[in-house]
Amino acid sequence: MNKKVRVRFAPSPTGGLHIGGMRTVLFNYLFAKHNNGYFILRIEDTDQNRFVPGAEEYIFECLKWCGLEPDESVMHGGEYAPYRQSERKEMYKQYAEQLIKDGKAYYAFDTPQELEEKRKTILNFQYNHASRNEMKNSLTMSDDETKKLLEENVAHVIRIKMPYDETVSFTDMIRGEVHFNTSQSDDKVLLKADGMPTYHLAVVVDDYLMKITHAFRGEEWLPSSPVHILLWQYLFGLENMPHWAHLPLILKPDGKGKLSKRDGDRLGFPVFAMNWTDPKTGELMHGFRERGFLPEAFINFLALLGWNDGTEQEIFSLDELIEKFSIERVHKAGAKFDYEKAKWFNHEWIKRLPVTSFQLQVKQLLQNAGVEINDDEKLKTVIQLIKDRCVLLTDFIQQSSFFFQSPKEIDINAIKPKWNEHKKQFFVELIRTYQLATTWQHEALENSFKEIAAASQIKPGDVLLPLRIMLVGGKFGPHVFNIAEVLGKEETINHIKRTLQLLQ
RNA sequence: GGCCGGUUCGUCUAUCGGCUAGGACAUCUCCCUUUCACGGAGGAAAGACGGGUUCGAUUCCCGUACCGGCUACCA
Repeated sequence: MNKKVRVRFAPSPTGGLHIGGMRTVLFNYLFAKHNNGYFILRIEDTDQNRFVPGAEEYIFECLKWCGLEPDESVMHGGEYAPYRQSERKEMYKQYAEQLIKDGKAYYAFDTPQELEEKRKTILNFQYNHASRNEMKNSLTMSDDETKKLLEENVAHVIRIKMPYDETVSFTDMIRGEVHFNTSQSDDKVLLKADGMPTYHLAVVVDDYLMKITHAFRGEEWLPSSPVHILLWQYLFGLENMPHWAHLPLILKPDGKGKLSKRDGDRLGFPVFAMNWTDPKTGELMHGFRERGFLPEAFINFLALLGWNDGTEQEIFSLDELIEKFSIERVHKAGAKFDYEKAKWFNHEWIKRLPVTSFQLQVKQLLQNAGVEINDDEKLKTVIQLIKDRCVLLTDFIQQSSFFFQSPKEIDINAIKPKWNEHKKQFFVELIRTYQLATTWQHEALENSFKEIAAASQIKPGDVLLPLRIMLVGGKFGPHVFNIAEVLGKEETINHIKRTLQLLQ
């Protein structure tokens, strides 16, 4: 029983990866690494109508950004290749035919149009134990008839023959014992007319061939699990079946239902890991990365959405998550996604991560915003100074631009109403003093500021805000004298002079 | 409709029968701060409902209600 743990994440490349999918990746990854096992990424591209160019590359980039690299995949290789189901097409057929031989499946020749007709005329029509005797399939036709149609290459599918009134049970690692009556499920298509397997056949065959030991997927798969269990029983034996765990869904923050791609735009937060542009519609879906999230924070809040380690700890690094994760502690109930809490995680990570770990991203952000950075040491000092007040990486733009270029706009109206000659004289005196300064360091700057204020009988508070506006352009930023220190003597004095002129 | 799953503060959650029901986000008050944050102190805020079982149920069982998922030659 010392089988190496092998788990897989099996997305279909039909679009961007949203947080539900990313959390499934995360839980797979954490479980694999916690157990010293392997994490496999398999591309489930069995629906050729839904193929979206670029989606596959996008998936890999998301995983890379989060640091959740697969051990085996289309990109990483591995001994169970190919890892793309479209390239495994021929493998599935033999298993479908095996099932027919064993009487567990049958050929069905009903056309999509005929089925559609049925569904239109009969409410809740199901292709199942009750109706299959009236349909066009190898169960209702003679062997010769079937053989003839097959030889004539008449379009057909292979369907599983669900047993009548039997109970299928299995133990879900999260939910415990689950039971289903086989009559409830319809006769699912296993092999489509184009020769491609459906999900149902493909998962079972590939999980077997790839020696998957634990299969995690979203709760929406629970109702079709009896089909998969049966397939395991018929094809490979229940004793070889992976342990299942159906993960709770991530729900919309407002109202009802599982979180969908559209909810982001509607509610003003990202639902994708990274920006995703639909190649057909050209529509852009926003991602957490571009919104200014750190991968550490992204992973952290994803992990806590439905899982906790039983203590009150909330901030976990990837390594800690790997160490502490257990699938049994995953919740049964779905969780509403809370963007405010997600931002809090990001803030926490910005505060505790060393500046160097995200300095490059901030630099890029600033440069994209048109702020030229040519002094990395200064940037480091600035980030250190302002990181406590930045929730998202993008907040660094507003909070730090003025350190590198003169503010484009000075909120002069915040000074004007209370401006007078007396205050002006104060600043003239301040300039004179600062010009004579031999050292340039915030305590000294603050001291002389206060001394001048006292000498000119002015309350420091009355001139502190004007000074701030002069240096940063608005009512924000860290302590004024810290700013002045970083800005340097020349810049600080220039800023004061310039604003004094504006106030004339 | 049928089947399956779920149900603790507004939100994420702790509790493996003893609860004055704990924490976090958000919110409110105060302190710190002559900007905004950070930080600190405190407040308000929950066991869907009804039956059992038990000395004792948030915890176990049953029913009801509500929420969600599935019900395609999509995954």
